[in-house]
Order: sequence, then C-alpha cells, then structure tokens
Amino acid sequence: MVPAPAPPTTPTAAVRLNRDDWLDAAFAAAVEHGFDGVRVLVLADTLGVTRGSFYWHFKDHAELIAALLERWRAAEAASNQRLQQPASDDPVKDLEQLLDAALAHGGADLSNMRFELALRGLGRRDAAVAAMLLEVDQARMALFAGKFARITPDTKTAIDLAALFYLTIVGSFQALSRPQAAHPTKQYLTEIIGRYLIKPQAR
Amino acid sequence: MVPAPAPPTTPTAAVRLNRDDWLDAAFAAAVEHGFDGVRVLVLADTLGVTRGSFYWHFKDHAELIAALLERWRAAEAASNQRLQQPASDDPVKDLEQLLDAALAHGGADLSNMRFELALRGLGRRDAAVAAMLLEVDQARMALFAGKFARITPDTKTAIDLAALFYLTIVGSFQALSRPQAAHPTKQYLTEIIGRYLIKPQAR
DNA sequence: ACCGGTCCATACACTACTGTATCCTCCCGG
DNA sequence: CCGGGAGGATACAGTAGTGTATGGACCGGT
Repeated sequence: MVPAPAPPTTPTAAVRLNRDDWLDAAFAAAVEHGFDGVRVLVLADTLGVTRGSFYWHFKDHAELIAALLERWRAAEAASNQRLQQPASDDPVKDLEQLLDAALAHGGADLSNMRFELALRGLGRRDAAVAAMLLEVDQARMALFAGKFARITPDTKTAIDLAALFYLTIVGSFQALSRPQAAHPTKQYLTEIIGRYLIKPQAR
Repeated sequence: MVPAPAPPTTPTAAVRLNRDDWLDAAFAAAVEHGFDGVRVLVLADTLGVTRGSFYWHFKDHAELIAALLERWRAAEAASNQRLQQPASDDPVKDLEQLLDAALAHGGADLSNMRFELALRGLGRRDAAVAAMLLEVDQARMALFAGKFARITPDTKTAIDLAALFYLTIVGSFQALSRPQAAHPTKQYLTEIIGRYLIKPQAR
C-alpha cells in the first residue's frame, strides 16, 4: 500500500556506466546547482545506481571535480585552437562569427555558459581554479586581439577593443544563462557589439 | 594534555550580538565562500558564540538569507537613487564618476562585487532571487541610459551604449573580484570605456 | 566450466550540518 | 533586591553527505 518508490529522477540507465557518464552527470549538476551541488550521492540517484559505482570509477569526490575541470580545460583549449584560423576572408565577418560562437558557446544551449559561471564561482574560492581561468581568459584575449588586429592597424586599439568585446561577452553570460524577458538577447548583443566595437574600426 | 581548544577564527566579540552582527557575518561568509558557505554553525564559530544565539535572532537559516537579500536590495535601491542626480555639470565627467562608483561599488573594496557575484550565482538556482536581480539590472540600465542620453541625442544610441557600458562592468567583476596580475585594472577599464564608449559620442 | 575483470549493492562508521527545547546569565529599571 | 527580558549555552534528535570494506552479478575469453 506504500506508494511505489518511484525512481528519483529519470534513473537514466539500467546499463553499465563508465567514467564519462559520471562526468556528464557532474557537469549537469554543476550547471544546475553550482559546484557545491555536485554530490556523489545525488549523482548516483539521478544515474539510477548507488555510490558503490562511483567509488569504482573515482578515488573520491575531489578526483571527480579535478577530472571535470580538466575535461573542460582541454575542450576549451581545443575550441580556442579551432577558432584561430579565420572563418572568413572578411575580417569583419570573421569577428561576427567569433562572437556568434562565443555566445552560443559550443552549441549546447546555455549549459556551457552556466557551467562556466559555476566554474568562475569556484575560482573565487580556489586558487588553482582561478589560475586555470586566468590562463583561459588570456588565451581568449589573445585570440580576440588577433582578430581585431585585422581591422585596425594599431595594436593597442586591437587589444582595447578585444577587452571590451570579451568583457561584454562575459557580462552577458549572467543574463543569457537564465533567459528572462527584458534581458538582452543574443541578437541584440550581436547588433550593438557590431555597431559600436567592430564596424567603427573597419575601413 | 589536550591542546588548548583555541577559539576558531578571531571570535570577534565577547560582547552581545544583535541581528546586524549576524547579517554582517553572513555577508562576509557569502563573499568568501558563496551562499552555500553561509552556515549558521560556522557563523557562530567566527562570532565566538553558539548557535543558541542565532536562533534567538532568526527563525531559521532561510530567514537569515532572506534578510540578507533584503538588506542588499534596499542598499542597492538607495544607491541607485543617490546616483540619479548628476555629480557634475559636465555629462562626460558625470559618466566617469558613475563608472568609478560602479567599479569601486560602495568603496568597501571588493566585498560588494564578490557579494553580488555570489548573489548572481544564487539567482541561477532561485527564481525569486533571479527576479530581484532582474529588477536591479533594469534600474541600473535606466540610470545609465539616462546618463548617456545627455551626451547623445538619439535615445536608442543612449540605450545601446548603456548596455555595453553595463555589460562591460558586470563582466569586469569576474576579474576585479579576484585581483590577479594580467587582469584588467580599474584604471584600464576607465580608460577604454571612456575612449570607446563615452568620448566618441560627446560632441 | 571457471575465471578474471568490470561494474554495482549493501552495510558500516563518521562528519557536518539544521532545528528545538530547556536552562543559565547578565543587566537594568522600579 | 528582584524580576523580566535580551542574549547565550547545552543537550538532544534528525538529515545529508563522504569514505571504506566487502561481497556479489554479469560478462568475456580460454
């Protein structure tokens, strides 16, 4: 007569899990609840297994987080690499596509933005994470500055514009990561960044 | 022979505490560890009392958080109000001082920035907080757009510039909240925002 | 048929919290 | 000098989470 136990939240798989399945679940949890919310107990629940499985794949909770961070860092480096070569002969079009990529950020909807924000939250309490984020920021800035250098002769101007460009993107994450009426949309951001940061420099 | 218990971390006061003392401690904890880190047990430790005191001042943990949020919201509204009237006859100088206020943000070093970032983290998991932040964002945008309207005749241009201005500020919080070499400094931000967003419009 | 991985369940011990209930201690006014 | 209220301590019960140890179950190959 007890109501059916009802498996918690879509116990995703009756199949066996591997390390990446746990990392995917941890990613989703970080996106949803922040890094403080990625707990092996609840991951096990959502995955439909017990913690016994987790401690087979990972030494402990810290190793999970470390692996998650490293996976993101590697993907980020690869993305940066890929964006190095121009997507178009027209430097302006190239920058616009870069912006598009930065705002869509992998294409996986908003998850990547939210994950990065959670990561930056972690970076405020963890020096190692902060250092990793600093490197990523610098790599992105170098990428952006290189792109802007194609539309302006002055190196300093290119760097300045890249900084404004990047800070605007990072700032917009806060809004875009939780879409709400009256927040700037991706289209609007593309418009104003194009109008005030890119076009004025393009001859 | 047991080592002296050694009061945890500067048990701040042997004096009696009031509601605001707890709120201050909660604020500091949110700044340092995020909202997930504000626990009554550790607050009691840092304040040098037991939890018995806390439950005299607050019904429960949720009431503490609610009070903390409300205090911030009220201060934010007052700040916005205060910044409405121009600090200078020169609209450009006025904007520059607004930027200065936004980056110093109350003067209390980086704490306010870090608190706001923690708050935005909470807003990603809590709809009520998200709604509050949306209102604050809109009030700030209205303030900024009003200021920009004084240096450009076109309303849409003023709004666009205000958006870029504000997003840049929000983006820079991530960097400024944890100062590190090779991050943009407050001076640099003032310079580039002035050069590319404010001055080009000022006749 | 059995055996070694691989993956998972179960049970246990432990820690870090939240709430609640009850008692204690100043201290200040009458 | 005493009574009450503001502020705090102590003790108890409960929840949510981590690790660890151990024993399966379900494969694949030989």
